[in-house]
Amino acid sequence: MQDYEIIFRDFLKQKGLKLTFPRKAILETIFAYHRHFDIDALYEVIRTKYDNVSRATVYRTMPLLVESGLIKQSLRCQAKDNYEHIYGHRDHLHFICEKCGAILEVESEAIDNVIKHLAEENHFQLNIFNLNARGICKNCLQNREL
Amino acid sequence: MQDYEIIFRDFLKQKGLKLTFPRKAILETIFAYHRHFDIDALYEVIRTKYDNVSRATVYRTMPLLVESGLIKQSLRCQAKDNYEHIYGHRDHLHFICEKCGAILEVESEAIDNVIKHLAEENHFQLNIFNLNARGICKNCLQNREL
DNA sequence: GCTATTTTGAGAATCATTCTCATAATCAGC
DNA sequence: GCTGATTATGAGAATGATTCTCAAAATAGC
Repeated sequence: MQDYEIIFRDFLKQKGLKLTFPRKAILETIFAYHRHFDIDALYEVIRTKYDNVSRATVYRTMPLLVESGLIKQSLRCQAKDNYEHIYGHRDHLHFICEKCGAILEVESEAIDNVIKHLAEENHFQLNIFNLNARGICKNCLQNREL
Repeated sequence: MQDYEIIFRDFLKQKGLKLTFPRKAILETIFAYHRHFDIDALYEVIRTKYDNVSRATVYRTMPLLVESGLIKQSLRCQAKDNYEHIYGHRDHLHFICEKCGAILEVESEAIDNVIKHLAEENHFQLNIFNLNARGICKNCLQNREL
């Protein structure tokens, strides 16, 4: 059993809930994928591998996964909530191109530290943060010059 | 005429659009208010002051205001997009309490600088950023101890 | 195996947001 | 201040992501 499965199972047990087949299928599918995703895309992938996992169950499982600390809600894109792993991934920020929609992921210890520091200053117990920056990406800047 | 009105008028003119009465009403209402807001709340306030400004027009005007640089989309709260001023306000980040929903706004030059630096490093032309941190606020931490 | 509880799938319901379209306001040029 | 071309508007319908409902199925503890 994978680490994340153990984490999720323990989290569920502690809440009196069960690691059922659909929940396992959702978890596996999410951790087999390594970028942010929206629920509809996730649902489509799940359908190709497992029968009879309903969209409703996928929607229902997401908050549990978030609460367990395995994933987090990240950016919102095309009117859809996107999620991404936390477990096994460092915190990172997103540079989102307003021209082409490209999303660049950047890790930065400096940001981590500044935010932690600010949280402490404000007596805030930091759990997770999201940093999304918008602008124009390198490619679009270059193409514009043509 | 207020600065923001001039900015908006010029922006619209440059796009061949007009600063109409409903657009002016929306702009005034937004700048009379000094925190982030969602469109429904905005619409309700507008209704108390002006007749005949439709919800559709409010929705239609928001992207224009964003594009003009006067406001930006900030956090998403209770399934609603929230907006906030940019004009006349420093960039700031949000500490959102997962217990009570309180939102603490914090300004930080350090964050600004780190992000600018990272953008440069990645040849990304930074336009605007949103930083939302989640956790437990000071009050809820204290109350928990009781 | 039995029972109480938790889950589930399917589709209906909700609700923020966007679209449609016929009518109204606007501006430039006269 | 009128005219025509263009842009805006309000009202309500349409869309689409997300949530809810409910009867049936899986589960864990006994």
